Amino acid sequence: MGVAERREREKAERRCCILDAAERVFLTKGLAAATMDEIAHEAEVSKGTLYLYFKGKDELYLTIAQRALAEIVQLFEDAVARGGTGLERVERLMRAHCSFALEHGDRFRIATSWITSDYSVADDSPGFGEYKALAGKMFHRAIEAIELGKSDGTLRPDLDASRLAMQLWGSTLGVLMLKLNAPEVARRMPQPIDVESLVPTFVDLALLAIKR
Amino acid sequence: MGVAERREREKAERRCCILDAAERVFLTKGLAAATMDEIAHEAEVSKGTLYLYFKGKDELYLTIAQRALAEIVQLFEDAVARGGTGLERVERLMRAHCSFALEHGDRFRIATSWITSDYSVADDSPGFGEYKALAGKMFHRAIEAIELGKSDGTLRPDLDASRLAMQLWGSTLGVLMLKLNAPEVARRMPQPIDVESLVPTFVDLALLAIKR
Amino acid sequence: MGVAERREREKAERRCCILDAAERVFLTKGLAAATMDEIAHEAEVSKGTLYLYFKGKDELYLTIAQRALAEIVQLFEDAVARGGTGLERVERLMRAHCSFALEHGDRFRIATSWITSDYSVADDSPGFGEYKALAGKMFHRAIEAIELGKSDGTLRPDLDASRLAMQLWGSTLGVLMLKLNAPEVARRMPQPIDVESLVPTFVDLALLAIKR
Amino acid sequence: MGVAERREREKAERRCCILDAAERVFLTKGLAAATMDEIAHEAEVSKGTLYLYFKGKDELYLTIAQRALAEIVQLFEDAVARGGTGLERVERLMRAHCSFALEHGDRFRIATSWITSDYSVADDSPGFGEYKALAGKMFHRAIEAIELGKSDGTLRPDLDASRLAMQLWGSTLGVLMLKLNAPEVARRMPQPIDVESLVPTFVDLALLAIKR
DNA sequence: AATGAATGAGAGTTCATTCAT
DNA sequence: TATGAATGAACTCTCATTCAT
Repeated sequence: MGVAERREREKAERRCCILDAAERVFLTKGLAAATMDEIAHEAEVSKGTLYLYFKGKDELYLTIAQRALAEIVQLFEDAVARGGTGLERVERLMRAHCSFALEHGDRFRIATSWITSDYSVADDSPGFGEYKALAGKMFHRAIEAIELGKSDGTLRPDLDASRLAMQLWGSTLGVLMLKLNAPEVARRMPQPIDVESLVPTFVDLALLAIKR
Repeated sequence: MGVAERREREKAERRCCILDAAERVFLTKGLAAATMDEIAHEAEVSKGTLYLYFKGKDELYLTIAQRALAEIVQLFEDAVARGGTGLERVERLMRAHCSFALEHGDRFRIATSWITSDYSVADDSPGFGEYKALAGKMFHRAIEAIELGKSDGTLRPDLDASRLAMQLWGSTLGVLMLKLNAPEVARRMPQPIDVESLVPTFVDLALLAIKR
Repeated sequence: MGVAERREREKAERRCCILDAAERVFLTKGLAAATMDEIAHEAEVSKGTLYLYFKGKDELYLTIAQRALAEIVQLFEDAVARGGTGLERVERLMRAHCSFALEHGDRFRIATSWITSDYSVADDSPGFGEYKALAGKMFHRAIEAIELGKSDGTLRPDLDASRLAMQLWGSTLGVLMLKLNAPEVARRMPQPIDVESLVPTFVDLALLAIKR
Repeated sequence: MGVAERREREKAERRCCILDAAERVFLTKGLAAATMDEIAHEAEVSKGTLYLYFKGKDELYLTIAQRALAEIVQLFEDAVARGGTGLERVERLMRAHCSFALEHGDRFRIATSWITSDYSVADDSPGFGEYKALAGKMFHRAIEAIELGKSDGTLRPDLDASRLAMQLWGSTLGVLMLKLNAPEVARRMPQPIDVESLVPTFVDLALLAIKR
């Protein structure tokens, strides 16, 4: 213990600082417009140091997206851990998803950008293992909640739990994206839409579709 | 009229050819990797001519995205025009949406890219007016279908038609994106998911939520 | 004729200007230290233009080396074309080689650098074909001169013409390099050497070895 | 003596290890592509340590070239020390030169790279003194052999010994380089050349030129 | 003496855009 | 109107060297 340990800790901290800085830049400028120069400047390190910690811009971006998603996943974990009927748990999951997205729009965007873009993380990328485990756990909790709902009579018994989890996730994602891009959506629509109620009532609707 | 008209027509045709070429390149290479050089070559015009018809790469891309979306919008128009009960019309709309997306994944991606990215079309951009009219018409048809369903007793009477149209659109979009990115999604999930049934049963589910 | 032709000619001229500039830079700074920035500046064009005419630094270098060698080859051609006995022709060839090297040391260095370095030209590189043809012609002239000498009795009849041409070329090259690097050589030697007579008496010696 | 001496010895050993490692890297990757990182890794020391023993990459390279040349010089020394007539000694020297080059092509290349490139060793560089002494001794042996040949009647009496030594060395060098780059040479030649006999018969030829 | 994290200047290359013809 | 040669700023990434520990 001592020197080696401290070194290790400092390295981890530095890595984290760089990620924070990069996240700020990506959030502000967008993926394409963000430059390594600017990230280095924001992180208050030299450009070379960036490449000491990350293979390149892509790895930097991917790591951030992953970290953000892991954060969301963790929120889900917490949300579902509080017990209740199956229906209650599913609702809590969805509401948690939505409130995170509405509160941290930019971070949510980064976290879900992989769904739209063609970027691809390497399977052996550091952290991808943990991320997968986390995602798996979350997914498992959702399935458990649905299964619970099927047996405690709060959800329809004919639902395929794993597929439903996917569908709830995807559809919520879509509605959230619309909401996050409300101005652009509105510009394309001839009549104004009440964007405020869009997300909450969507959750109501979804629950209606699955509850017994 | 004669010369001037012909000129006008030729110009419109040329513009269209360029868009077609650009679309092919964007589809093949992706937004970032596509170069003006390649687009010019594919369109069989000089690079300078590109700038005679479009302000720049962005406008080119945006116009394509718009055109693709207008195409989809048109499909919806057709789908809904065939009569039936409100519920039947809504279903037809959703199925049309899905089958287009599943058949023309790439074009669908381009058409919906504006929802995710930060690109923004100028209000006075040529074609944006027509696009808006089309989108409005389609949206109107969806609302009409829902209203019809409410009065013919096939849909729940307490639904807000305009909001629901939005929610159905968004949620379908989300599920479709998941489906189009199935490989990446699967890589992040601990257990395999039946992606084939994902979309069709989602539509079933949605209809269930709204039908009386 | 007219515009297109002029364009073509201007392009060729520009290409040549860039090569000249690059040659100056390579000569001054050396292969590794020469930068594209400096070459562009020397050629009074933008860096981008460099890449319009050459694929990259390597192609630039290779083209120069090739052009310089072609120049030497042409000298050989001239030298041998003036007739005389076989021995006389061989001597003229060798003396031409040497005087070019002694007069244009830097250019000679570039032209022969490929013999030492690991750079390699692509077979289909533009100009490589002509270069090969030229080299072949020169080599052929040397062989002819030797064969002539064998039959006119001025050279030993037991010599393998093609091999001898190679050996004469290589050995002359080596002595010339020593001469061109005389200062470095002298630094390594304990006693001073008369570098002036090195090359001419080498040719005498070589002729002695092959003449009847 | 004791501690200080051991320290000194260890330092010399470490220096040597670094050189060995660097040589391996230079041989494998080439001068330009070799990085200090890789050399440090190969030598199993830190990058900082490299700079403790050598001023920089150039000094490292130069030292290696020097050491390799010293090795060759030593071989010559041995070769010439075995007695015989002047002619025999000269022949033995040349054959030794050639067989080393043909057996250790890469090392020979490094050793002779100073002749082509612009790199220059500092006069006060450690080891340069010994190297010079060695080179001088070798050169002296060659001169002695030639002088011996002149007096024992095996060589022509009109030769300038010191100049001839230089010429033999240079010309052999040139032929060897051609042979070591045979593939590149062949690519430039219109007809195939028998590279195998190139070097041995060159020595025969050279001896013919100088023997009585 | 030894380390190795940090540096930062600078490399080669790309490409959206302009403009003289 | 159409061209395409020219531009040059901006990009990502490398690596010899330094220096606090």
